[in-house]
Amino acid sequence: MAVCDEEQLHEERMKRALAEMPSDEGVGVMAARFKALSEPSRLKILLALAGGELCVEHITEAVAGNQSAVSHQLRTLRDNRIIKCRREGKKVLYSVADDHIMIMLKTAKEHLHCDE
Amino acid sequence: MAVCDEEQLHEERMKRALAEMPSDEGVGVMAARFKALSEPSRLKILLALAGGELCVEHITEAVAGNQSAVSHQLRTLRDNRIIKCRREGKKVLYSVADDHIMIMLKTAKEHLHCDE
DNA sequence: TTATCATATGAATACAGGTTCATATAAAAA
DNA sequence: TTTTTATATGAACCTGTATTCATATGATAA
Repeated sequence: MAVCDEEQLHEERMKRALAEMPSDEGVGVMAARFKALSEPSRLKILLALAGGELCVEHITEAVAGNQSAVSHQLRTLRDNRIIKCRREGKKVLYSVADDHIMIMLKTAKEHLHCDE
Repeated sequence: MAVCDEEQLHEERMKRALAEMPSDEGVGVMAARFKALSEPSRLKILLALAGGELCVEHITEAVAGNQSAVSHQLRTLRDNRIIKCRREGKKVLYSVADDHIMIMLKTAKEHLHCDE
């Protein structure tokens, strides 16, 4: 009967879900990255960097934060490989690490816009 | 001179970043959604649901959690419009809310794979 | 109605993590 | 070398939030 088939379908889905689930470590890494994007302060930094490479001073201005806080936030983003940096003289220039991040930002923005 | 041009370029980027920055509220909503994905427990649920609709019982099995915890986690995901649900008799069936979420999950998984 | 199954919620505890302040490093200028 | 500019780091405080336990609600079956 139909109900039984559905029940069976769900059972199988559940088992497949279990089978295709990344390792605990993998899930942990993914979650850590999402967490890096989950704080308005850090997300703002990233949105600022979406336009191109910026030095810490300009980032600090763009997000209207203070130097120390921004530096800590940059570290978190760096540690999670969401941004990268290079030194040029006294300045350190930050930029978005790769296209995956850009896609996620773009997708999140789109999602935002279909809310209302 | 070159250095000056570069400096100017960065200034302009910074100003553009400032101009294109979503409202504080918008950034807040985006961040809240990322936060919903930022806990291994919740992310596992979502990865389980990526394969299709599941009831709470099956989700609980798939993530090896306990009923109450899973229910709280589902609420957080629901509140952030990351999943949706419908009732069918005694059971409540959950599924991923929309394609944006699927894209983000897929992108995050890919990002994971190019790590090593 | 009462009993049972499936899910949701509230309150309390416990821990993670963001911000601040003070200070350290690194590079260039004096 | 000493000073100044640009960025990074450590520790402490404090807020936010995930989990647990007990219980409530909602739906069906008896």
